[in-house]
Amino acid sequence: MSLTKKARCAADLRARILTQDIAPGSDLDEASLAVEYGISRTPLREVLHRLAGGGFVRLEENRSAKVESMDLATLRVFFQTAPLIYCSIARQATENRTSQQIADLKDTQRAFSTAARGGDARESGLLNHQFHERIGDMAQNPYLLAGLKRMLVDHTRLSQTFFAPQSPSDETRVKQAIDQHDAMISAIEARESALVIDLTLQHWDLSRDQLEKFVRPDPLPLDVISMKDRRNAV
Amino acid sequence: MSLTKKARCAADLRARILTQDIAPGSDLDEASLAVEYGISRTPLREVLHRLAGGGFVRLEENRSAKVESMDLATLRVFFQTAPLIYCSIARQATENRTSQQIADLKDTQRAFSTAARGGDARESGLLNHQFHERIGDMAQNPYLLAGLKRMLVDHTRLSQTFFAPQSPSDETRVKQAIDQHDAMISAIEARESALVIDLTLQHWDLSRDQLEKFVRPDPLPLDVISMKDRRNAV
DNA sequence: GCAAATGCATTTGTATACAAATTGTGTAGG
DNA sequence: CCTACACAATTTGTATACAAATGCATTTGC
Repeated sequence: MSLTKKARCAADLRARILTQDIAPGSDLDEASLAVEYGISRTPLREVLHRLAGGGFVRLEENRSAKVESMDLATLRVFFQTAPLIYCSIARQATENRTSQQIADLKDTQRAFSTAARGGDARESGLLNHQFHERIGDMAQNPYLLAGLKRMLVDHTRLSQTFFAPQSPSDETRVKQAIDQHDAMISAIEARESALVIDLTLQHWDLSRDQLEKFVRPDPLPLDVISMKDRRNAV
Repeated sequence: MSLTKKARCAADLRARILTQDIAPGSDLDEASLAVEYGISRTPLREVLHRLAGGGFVRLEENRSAKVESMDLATLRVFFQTAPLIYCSIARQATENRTSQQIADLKDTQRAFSTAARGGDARESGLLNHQFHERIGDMAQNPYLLAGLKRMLVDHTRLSQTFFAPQSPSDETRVKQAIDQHDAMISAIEARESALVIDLTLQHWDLSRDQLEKFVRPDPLPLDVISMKDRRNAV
């Protein structure tokens, strides 16, 4: 059915934006996308409007849709706001989660764990996104959820490097992230709010450290010889 | 131009939803709305998608667009989350506001004050909405702003009775709200974060008390005679 | 030679016609 | 009399054709 085609289009564009396969700030041409997904411009435009509602793209009058950009101001606010949103969501998720939602979360975590251990960076990123989105759904709070979803868009885009380990210490961090997810599931299931918040902050710290390294990487070595000693010393 | 027609359509639907002129949960018929606003269904549908992005309406596949409902669960979460969102926004607005934004806020407050003193309930509600939305814009925080906007949709709809004073004490509360707005402007302009947060909480308390009276009004008198003594004793 | 303006090409916005899906109604069968 | 099925009517979804706006290049005037 064509309904499936539209949904596939929306899901694919979403994934391509989250994985930075389509870069922040890119122009999205309606005509070519419509051809690419085998639908006409009318439903494609509706897809773009929905993506705009979710903070994926920005629409302007008589201008092509642009993938939401990530400038310095965005990053600053992102780091500033993340702990508040994540912890508020985590607390309410713990209070309001249903057993069905716990089961769904475990499914996502299983898939995530497999992808992350297998070094599938793209899939890991998307499944990590889904993991946190599902915790968001548990909170049953549409006001915080709106902010969380926008936050996750940027977070997933920023952490594209996270699940593509470059060094043994990177691999350790990925394993840490997986373990933290497991711990969060247990704590949410046991309804231990304080513990969940603590774990959420730890998880954020891990991610933040990695993000900061991405934003501000180690400087290039001043002389070529020293590279022997410094390589992969991240 | 037809561009104006589409914008007018969006603005009018928005206002009608905020004033409960279109009740929560209502079905929106595309064909009749398109005729009403003199546009075809295609741009009307895009308007609906944009309203969906802002938390005004809910779209389902092959179902008519529905005005976002306000059930008991919504109210519960609303009261739970409002202080957090409002105070977080207020703090950042104080830190990040520009002088242009202060000027705009004062414009809105002037118009609001006039409408509220004049007893224009509909206009007061919409301008009060604009007032708080402008504080939201000042915060320059897209993550919190998304949640704030959804919150304001519900807040404005709930507080429809607030600016239609039924008793002298109601009028006092309206005047209080106006004064609190003025105090908030001064504090934001002076960048006094702590004071702004305090004023924001006071403003919320005032509104919350009124909302609770609306949600749980005084019970009907048990006998007719006693009405003489009880009327307007809100 | 440079600035402004005009015309063309490309892209976005809108209307309309048609296809698909849902809802309501009527009828046949039990 | 109630249920179930089928058909009709209404409503939503999609495609296409056309109108309007934007960007770019060339040209024209100073």
